[in-house]
Amino acid sequence: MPTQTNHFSKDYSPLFDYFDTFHRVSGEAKEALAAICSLSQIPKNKDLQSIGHTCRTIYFVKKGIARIYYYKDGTDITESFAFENSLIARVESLFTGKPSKKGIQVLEDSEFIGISSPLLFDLYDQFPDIERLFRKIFESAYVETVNRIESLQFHSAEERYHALTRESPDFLKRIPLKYIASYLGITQVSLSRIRAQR
Amino acid sequence: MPTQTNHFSKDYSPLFDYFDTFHRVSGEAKEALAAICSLSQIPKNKDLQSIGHTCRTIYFVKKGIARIYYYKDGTDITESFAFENSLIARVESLFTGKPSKKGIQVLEDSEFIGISSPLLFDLYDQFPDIERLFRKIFESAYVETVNRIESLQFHSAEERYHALTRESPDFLKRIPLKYIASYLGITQVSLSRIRAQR
DNA sequence: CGATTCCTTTTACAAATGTTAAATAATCAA
DNA sequence: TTGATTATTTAACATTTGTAAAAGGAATCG
Repeated sequence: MPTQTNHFSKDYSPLFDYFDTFHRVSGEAKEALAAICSLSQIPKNKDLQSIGHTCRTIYFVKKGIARIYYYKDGTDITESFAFENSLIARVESLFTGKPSKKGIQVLEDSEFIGISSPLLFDLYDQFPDIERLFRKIFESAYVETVNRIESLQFHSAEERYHALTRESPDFLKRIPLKYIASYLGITQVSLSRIRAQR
Repeated sequence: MPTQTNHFSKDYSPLFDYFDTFHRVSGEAKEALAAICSLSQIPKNKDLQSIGHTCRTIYFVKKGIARIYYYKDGTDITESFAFENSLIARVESLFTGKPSKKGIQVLEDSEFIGISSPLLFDLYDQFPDIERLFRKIFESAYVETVNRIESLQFHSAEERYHALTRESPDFLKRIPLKYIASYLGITQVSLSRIRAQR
């Protein structure tokens, strides 16, 4: 079994491949980034980050699925999901420094690459290219969020469900329906009805 | 009537005050920013940017109100509003370079400071502080958008209406209800019912 | 001022979604 | 495997929201 002797360990390569799709940074910058990353394995159903704590780590999903969730009047609501090769973070806490009302839970046995956000923000001063990389990453996430508003604001639950089956069939294969229902903004019962099409 | 003899004209000061709340940049950077700004006055009900065109200008509202809107099955939907001292742009076009399905319409006689986005993005290379300034601005807008999802995803129309009257009474004073209804994700009739509380 | 247009409310009815509870189905652990 | 737990569906009924049409108000313009 190979030991991790340097920051260019193969373990981080999916993350750096992901970075490259947004903005290429120097080898020196990559080394600096790798130095603030760490691996973690989380078993199914456990929390990766718990409700009430401030977000200080941005996670890259190497394997598995995670969801951001919170409670509204005692009901569990899923805000979003993250599959392999994407980032997940509670941005409303990450960017404000306030404790988050949301948690991150893992839906399958999963592996993450965690990026320390305070250390990342420090790197911005040293490496403008790293700042640019994450600017682009979050701009892209912002655009996705704006598009999601459109979906929630004026598509019916049925339209949202069918869009999901069409665009992200993986969701239905790997995520329990109870989580998908609240993600779509409806109850489990309502989702069952839509699935039974009538 | 004073002529505009330099880029530090008082006309742009609300914008630069706004910038300062996010990140302070050098005098040189401010000069560079001012050079890519321009003023425009738009009369009530006119479009500031029309549907189908790619977003190449970020607008700061100096005076008045604007809304981003689009048509869904022939129905006019308001995605968002911008009041004085805030920025407005169709980010899904701004950051992707694709034509926008949305337009920006002005709801009162209004004055804007337009910032050319291609020129702005060029300035990022020259002035990392300008890149940082806009990174922070859009991070903050991103957070607002995430919070809005929460509202649309699991608050009832009545809760959303009351949150609006509580947090943004200006909306009700200055914006026709027909626009507020679609912003809340409901019909005008439904909004009337909620207002009549029963 | 009057006429027109646009905005908002109201009414009646239809459709969608929520709530509660119970019945199945699937999963998990001993 | 069995039994227990969890997930999903179904049913019945309540509530919310949508649709279409009409009426009342407010604003605008000649």
